[in-house]
Amino acid sequence: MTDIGKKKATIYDLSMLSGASPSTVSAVLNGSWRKRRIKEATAQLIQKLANEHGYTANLQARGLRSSRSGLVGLLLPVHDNRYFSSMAQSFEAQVRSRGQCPLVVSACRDPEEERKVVATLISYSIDELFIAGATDPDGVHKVCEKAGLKHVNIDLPGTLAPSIISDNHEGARMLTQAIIERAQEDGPLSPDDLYLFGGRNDHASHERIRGFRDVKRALLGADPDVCIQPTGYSPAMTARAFEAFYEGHGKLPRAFFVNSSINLEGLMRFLALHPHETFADIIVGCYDYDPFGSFLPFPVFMIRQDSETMITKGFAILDADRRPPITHLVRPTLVPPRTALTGPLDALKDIE
Amino acid sequence: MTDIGKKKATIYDLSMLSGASPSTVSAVLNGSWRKRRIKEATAQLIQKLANEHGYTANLQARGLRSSRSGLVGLLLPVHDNRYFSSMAQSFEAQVRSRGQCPLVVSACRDPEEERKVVATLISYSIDELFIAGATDPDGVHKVCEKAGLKHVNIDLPGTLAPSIISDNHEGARMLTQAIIERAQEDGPLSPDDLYLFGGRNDHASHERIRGFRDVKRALLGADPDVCIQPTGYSPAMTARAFEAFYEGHGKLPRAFFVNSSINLEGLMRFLALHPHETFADIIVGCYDYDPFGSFLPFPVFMIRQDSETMITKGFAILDADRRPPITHLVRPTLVPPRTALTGPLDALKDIE
DNA sequence: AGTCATTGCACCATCGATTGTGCAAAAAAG
DNA sequence: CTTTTTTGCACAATCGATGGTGCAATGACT
Repeated sequence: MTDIGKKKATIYDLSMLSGASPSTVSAVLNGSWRKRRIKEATAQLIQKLANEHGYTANLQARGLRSSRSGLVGLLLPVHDNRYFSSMAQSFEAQVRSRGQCPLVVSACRDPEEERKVVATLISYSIDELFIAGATDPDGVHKVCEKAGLKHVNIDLPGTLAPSIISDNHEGARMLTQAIIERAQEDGPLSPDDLYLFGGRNDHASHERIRGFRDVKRALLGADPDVCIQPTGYSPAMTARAFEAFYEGHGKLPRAFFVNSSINLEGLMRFLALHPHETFADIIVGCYDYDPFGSFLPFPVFMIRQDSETMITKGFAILDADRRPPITHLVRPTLVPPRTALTGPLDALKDIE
Repeated sequence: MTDIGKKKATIYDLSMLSGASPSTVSAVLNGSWRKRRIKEATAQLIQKLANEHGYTANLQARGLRSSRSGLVGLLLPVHDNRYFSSMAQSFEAQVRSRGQCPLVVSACRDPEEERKVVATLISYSIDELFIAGATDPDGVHKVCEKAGLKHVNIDLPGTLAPSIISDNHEGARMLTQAIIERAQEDGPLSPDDLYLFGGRNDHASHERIRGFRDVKRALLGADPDVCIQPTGYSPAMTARAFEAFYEGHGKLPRAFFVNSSINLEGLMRFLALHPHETFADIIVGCYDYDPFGSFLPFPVFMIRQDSETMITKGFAILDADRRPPITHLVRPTLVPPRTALTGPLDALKDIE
């Protein structure tokens, strides 16, 4: 309030004003003053001046000197998806509560872009990095390692760094079972009636497909390959797969498992082009939770991945002394159709 | 590749290796070497060495010296919402294409938190700031001004800095008209059949409510106050408002306008507690677009705000010499029910 | 050969904070 | 009234990059 629009106050300014040396000012303001045996009165004077002049430390200078920035990075495939944005939200809260500053960036599942983005983060001397859903976690790992940057993988595992991922196999089993049981309420379900769409050649997809096939075989007795349609992650490709099926069969499968909410958007694109009757009786499972997706005009079972716990575990691992490249599983939960879970949004400040 | 896990190379290391002075190395690596009349051969030698040793500039040091960081901030209320996460996605792309680094943070619509978060960003010497959906834009403005930080408001306007917002009045008119016309297909609509839920005491809500009332009065002849329910922004409060209406009337209004997709989540919470018949025939308008929200089991008209254009305009304003505190309107678009728009997700690298 | 312009680069202060070290003054001990 | 200990702080180097300034070497020109 005291200075109007001036340059920001530095420890040198406060040094002049207080008559103390810059190093004393620094010690007072960064809390190390007791250790440095600064008189209480001196400290208070300096703190008062700092408040009056709205002093805030220049974190670039601090970071340069101490080679720590207080920045913690989170690398996402995209922001624009409830799973990842909810992860960003949890991440932010936890980073803040540790007194650090979150830096959330996305790299569009492009391995080259992933490495470039991480290199940029490294240039800012970030202290730690969470790598979520990277296409090439090990490639990113190498970049981090060269820079001596602590990091963990979230959601998609790597082989070189510790990974914390959803228990995809178990989650897929729960989801598949739920779909089957629900579909059987409408009459017997043949193996040809149950498909899986989406996913690709990554660990998560493999495990989910494995879980799906296990349960399907156990409950329906067979598991033809044709029912597995790994369309990649894009909504466009997924929509094309639904379209192709529809053209071949004149309808959608009675029940199907969608690999992620991004793939589920592909289903929306299909739906937009077809009348309501086309999908009047389908049963859908989606490996991801989205509050609106849960209320679509057909039953949608969803899997809510526990990104909050993943982040928490991630920090625990980063804080540990040794960080062996082990994969930790976090159990997701099955969300029945028409369920509105509370989430980070409820942290919104509002007249409650 | 050459150094394994060592400390990062600096211009001093390259200076030793090349025999040139640190300032020459610096000039070569930051591109100012022609201006400094460095011999082409010298430059190439240094660049070769830099590549071999995987040199990347320490951006904290550069930022400290040049008092610019290359960071551009975006302050959001929350990540976990398609409107804001899509804004984050556009923002990121545009910041990257300008060769800067995006820094997206959220502040939970808490004015105190907003200022604190911005103060942190300022400590990192960010170059520019986009303030999106701030509860107290002018409070944030003051913090920015003291630090000499260029900034614009997005989505919610302030009086002290330039603002770029959705044309809320026009958007609300379009949306209201669409709801009414659709509802009238099912028979005559009385003014008591059309409600508005959500929003609060902010500029956007005012304008939307004004647009709603204008059109309602024009088309339905009346516009009773009781039909306006500004429940705040939280899903919980919005759900409570639906619940209250339902208790009083045994049903939901035939048609209603929901102020935002966050409020629409409140509707989901209500729906989860009630049988399907409760809302078999409702017509909903939501001032925000969400791809799954568009396919709910009743007609949902949505307004897609053009955050891409808002960000573009924001940069144009920041780049301008003068920045008068003017409010710029960006026209949103009406999205009919059952529409799957393409979006940032389509930038995902995938087998297309 | 002498003057002048140009080329090519090195030197050094600087950005703001951190931190190891040293030293005077005050307090305690003898 | 010394000697020792403790208190309280100042000094200066450092982190890595930037950019103004100065100066030697080379070439051009008279």
